[in-house]
Amino acid sequence: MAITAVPDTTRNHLLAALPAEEFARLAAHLEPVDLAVGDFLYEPGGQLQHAYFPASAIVSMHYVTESGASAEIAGVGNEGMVGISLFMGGDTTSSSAVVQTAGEAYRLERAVLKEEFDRGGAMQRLMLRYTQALISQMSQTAICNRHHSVEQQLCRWLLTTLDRVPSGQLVMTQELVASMLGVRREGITEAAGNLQHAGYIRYRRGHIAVLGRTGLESLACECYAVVKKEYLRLFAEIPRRGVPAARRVAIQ
Amino acid sequence: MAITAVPDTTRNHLLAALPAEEFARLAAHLEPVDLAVGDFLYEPGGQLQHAYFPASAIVSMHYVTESGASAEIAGVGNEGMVGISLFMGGDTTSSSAVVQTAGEAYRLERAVLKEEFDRGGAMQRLMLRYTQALISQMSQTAICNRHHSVEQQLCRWLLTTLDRVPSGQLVMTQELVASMLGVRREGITEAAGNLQHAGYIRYRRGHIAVLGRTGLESLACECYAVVKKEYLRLFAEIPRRGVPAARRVAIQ
DNA sequence: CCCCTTAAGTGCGCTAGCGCACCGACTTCC
DNA sequence: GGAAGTCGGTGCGCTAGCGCACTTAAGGGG
Repeated sequence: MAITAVPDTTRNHLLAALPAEEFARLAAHLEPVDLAVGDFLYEPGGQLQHAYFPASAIVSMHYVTESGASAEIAGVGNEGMVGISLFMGGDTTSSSAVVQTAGEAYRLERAVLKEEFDRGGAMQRLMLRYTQALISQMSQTAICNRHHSVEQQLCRWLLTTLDRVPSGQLVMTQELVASMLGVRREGITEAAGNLQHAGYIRYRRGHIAVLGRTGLESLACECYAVVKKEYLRLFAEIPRRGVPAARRVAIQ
Repeated sequence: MAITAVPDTTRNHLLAALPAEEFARLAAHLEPVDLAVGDFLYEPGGQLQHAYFPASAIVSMHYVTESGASAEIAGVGNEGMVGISLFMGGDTTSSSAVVQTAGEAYRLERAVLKEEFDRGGAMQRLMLRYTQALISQMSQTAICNRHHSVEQQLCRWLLTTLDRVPSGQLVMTQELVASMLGVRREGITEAAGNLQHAGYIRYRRGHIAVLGRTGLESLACECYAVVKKEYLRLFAEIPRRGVPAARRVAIQ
């Protein structure tokens, strides 16, 4: 992790949604950090020291079972934050947070976050709303794991990742995707092969390019749309600071 | 739903954990209700009007997919509450809440709950802590759905239900259990048959009696213990109002 | 430029769980 | 006490996904 040069905190939607007054109190404490793939922001049971607000990075809340099997519980990109247990209580979780896509994030010290949260103002309402969105994402993951095929889940996963990576160029091995979905690497090879055949994606050694978003949408299970709709609903009326009104529409 | 006769709000652990001052403000608004199996406390997208604090009832947060498949996302008994989205924001969820075991509960009107929550005192901290516990339950469900066998999941489910039904006599058809776990009824028949063979349970037409708790624990996946440990951790230092100190130990 | 690491492709046997169809047996209600 | 409805048991073929072993090929570093 290294300090980045030119911070633009509004790249994170939550930070951007803070009213000017709340933001002003936090701004000085927001520390830009570079996150590399594989970095652990926290490990199960460990004491959390910071909350992270991704700008371009993507972080995965990940669980590893006793037998070594793993799966993603939820993903966090520029729409959210890592470390809700800091204000929810308990300070730790039984899952870990791993960086899934390298990039920048802003971090905030535990005490600073807690203090602002406990003021009970707009920041608290925003964090709780985000937590609610996260809950619905996790619920849907539970359902998806139960009922949907690897191919459907891969499409869902590509689409959510795409929402966090505007370029559509994902840096990502099949092995990593498999560990996120909690399936075999070979299963991803097969599903991704199908998608490439259909012309929806193209990939090579650790890179996936999305060519046909709508194609993926047609193959994905309902889970993608359900979660996205819930995020939009929960954040519909919340304005973004520092973004001209005209651009707002294009962003969401 | 009908009004019950003799209310004892301390049967619900959350209500029992409220400090006297907070509880006093809510007591007059707590309305005892009888819940029957199959009652919907809320349906996806519907506006929630009350929060429910189960005493002897068990409620299931349940999701039904477009294709009609279903699964439980989390269960709520006397250790918790139904309706967190009232204070988290958004007021609704994409899942429904169905009564899974008949019994009593106390309900609180939306506005009363919100007002007390927004005071930012002990009640808020308690609700948030509970939400955190619920989140870890949901996470574990996601993992469990991905990696564990029907038999393991059945054991897990029986154990958590048992924690909410002290008698160990569950009123429950295999069909219902199957819909909770999101598997076929026949799958439950087989797994339950094994458990009965092993002498851990005995059942007949809509009734399941647990005979060997430790047996179930040995067959269950880690998920049961992980979630239970997390609940205990989060509520360890929170005392229970109206319960003699001596009894406290036995309860947890 | 070559080598070595690591990503991706393939094949194969196996099994858990699904979908479906049907039976038997218990319960409730007329 | 018979009829109807519900709950549980069983059999059978099917398939998605697993585990494992091995090959092919990309691409980065010495």
